[in-house]
Amino acid sequence: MLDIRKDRVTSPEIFQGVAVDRPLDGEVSHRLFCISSIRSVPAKEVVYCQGDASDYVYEVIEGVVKLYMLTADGRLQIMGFAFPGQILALDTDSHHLTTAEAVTQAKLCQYPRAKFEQVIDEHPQLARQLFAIVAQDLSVARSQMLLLGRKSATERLASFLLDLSERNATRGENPDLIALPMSRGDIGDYLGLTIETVSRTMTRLRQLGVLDLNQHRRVAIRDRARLCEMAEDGEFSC
Amino acid sequence: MLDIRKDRVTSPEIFQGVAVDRPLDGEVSHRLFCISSIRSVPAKEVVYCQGDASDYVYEVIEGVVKLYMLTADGRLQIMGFAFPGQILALDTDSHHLTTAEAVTQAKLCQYPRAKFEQVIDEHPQLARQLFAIVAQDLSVARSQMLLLGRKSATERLASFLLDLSERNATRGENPDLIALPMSRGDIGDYLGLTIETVSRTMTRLRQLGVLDLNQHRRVAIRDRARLCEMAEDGEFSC
DNA sequence: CGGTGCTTTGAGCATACTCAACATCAGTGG
DNA sequence: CCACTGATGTTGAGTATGCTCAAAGCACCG
Repeated sequence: MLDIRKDRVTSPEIFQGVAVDRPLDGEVSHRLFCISSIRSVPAKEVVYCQGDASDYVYEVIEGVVKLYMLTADGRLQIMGFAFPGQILALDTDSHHLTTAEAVTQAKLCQYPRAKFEQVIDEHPQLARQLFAIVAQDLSVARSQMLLLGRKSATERLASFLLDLSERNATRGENPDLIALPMSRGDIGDYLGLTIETVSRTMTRLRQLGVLDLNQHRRVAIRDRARLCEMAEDGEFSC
Repeated sequence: MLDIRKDRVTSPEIFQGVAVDRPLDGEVSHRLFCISSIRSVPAKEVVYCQGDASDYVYEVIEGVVKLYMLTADGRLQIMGFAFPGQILALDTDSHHLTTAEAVTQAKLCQYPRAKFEQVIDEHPQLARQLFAIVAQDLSVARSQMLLLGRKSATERLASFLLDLSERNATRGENPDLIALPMSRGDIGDYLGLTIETVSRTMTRLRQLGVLDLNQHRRVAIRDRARLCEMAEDGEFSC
């Protein structure tokens, strides 16, 4: 456990996730390190649950975590997939609104909420960064609302794949060969579709020559221009 | 214009909107007042547009404003309706992600972004409040994602009406008599439905004795228990 | 190998959409 | 005050997209 945390000291990535444009200064980083601990979670285990007291803030170090909400009768909607660098449970509410569940084996860094808030109070710069992170999350959520409310199955899947492709590009990986850590069921629960519709739509995109689906849980983009057209999320101007 | 702004000084509501639990201290409030100006907007006029430079932060003083995004081919999804007290355009991004358009005649208070950010820098307390506001907006957006991805037309409409009812209750108004400042079309664009489906579903709820629809743009709840069942947003616990 | 879980494919169906007509309301000017 | 007009809302018929239920194909893992 301690060894793992020592590893982290050498990694400058902590709290510099996707949404943060400026790195934290050493002092804040050190304070956060001091209150942190590591939690390893096997695939399919719940990190925290909708309705639980919100005792910790988390950061994903390794693996993929899905955030979802359930209706009373058990229907499920995934709000997003959190990749390494992303912060979870930043809602200021005392109880979690979503459930967080590991999609793959995952490693998280957890910060006790009370101490975390102390650090915020002592370092206003941190409050601004958190503000920026949550504002970014809000933008993503709203784009997803457009997708869920107004896009066809094909458009949803195309948008999703281009999202993952862009994430690959950002991380210096091949943007045309996408790893899918999540199941077809997860993709459906994220896109507001059933597993069958996801599967059928993937097949159709393969038949159209837009995708290659030869490898397990991997998708290759063969015709990016076509996929972009299908996603229909071109910018609009008044 | 100045008269209007003087009115505001007597109103303690500025920057104490729904999402903020603690009021600002007088110093911050005064600084914000000094950089603010009032903007009156007739119904159906755009306040700012998706893609525009994000030059101001706004607060709704009077009326109702809708926030929406458009696809390239013109389909529209409303992200939310902003009532008095709500803050708009808090995204840190340099360009607006959504369009804001007045649903009714509206009055807004606008803060130039550059000066607004100066005030944030000088008053860390404000950064925390903004963080809380955006975190609350994120919770609302995620609940709406569940609605858009997984609920039936009836469930969507029931949830929407109960939302408005609760807003009424919070403001000390009759929770069983709901004013609808927005058109059926707006409701459809918010719930990811067509105008016809909204109208039909309303009619069905009237036929079932759940609603009264006698008055123009007003809905009376006759059977709240039934409406709550239909909304299906009972809390879940693991 | 034989299981278990994941994925694909098929057939039939339901919900919500499209297109179209009509009703109602608010505002305007005679 | 009433008739006109354009916008908003309701209702109907037919359709399409995506869902449900069911079965078969694969891949991973003991």
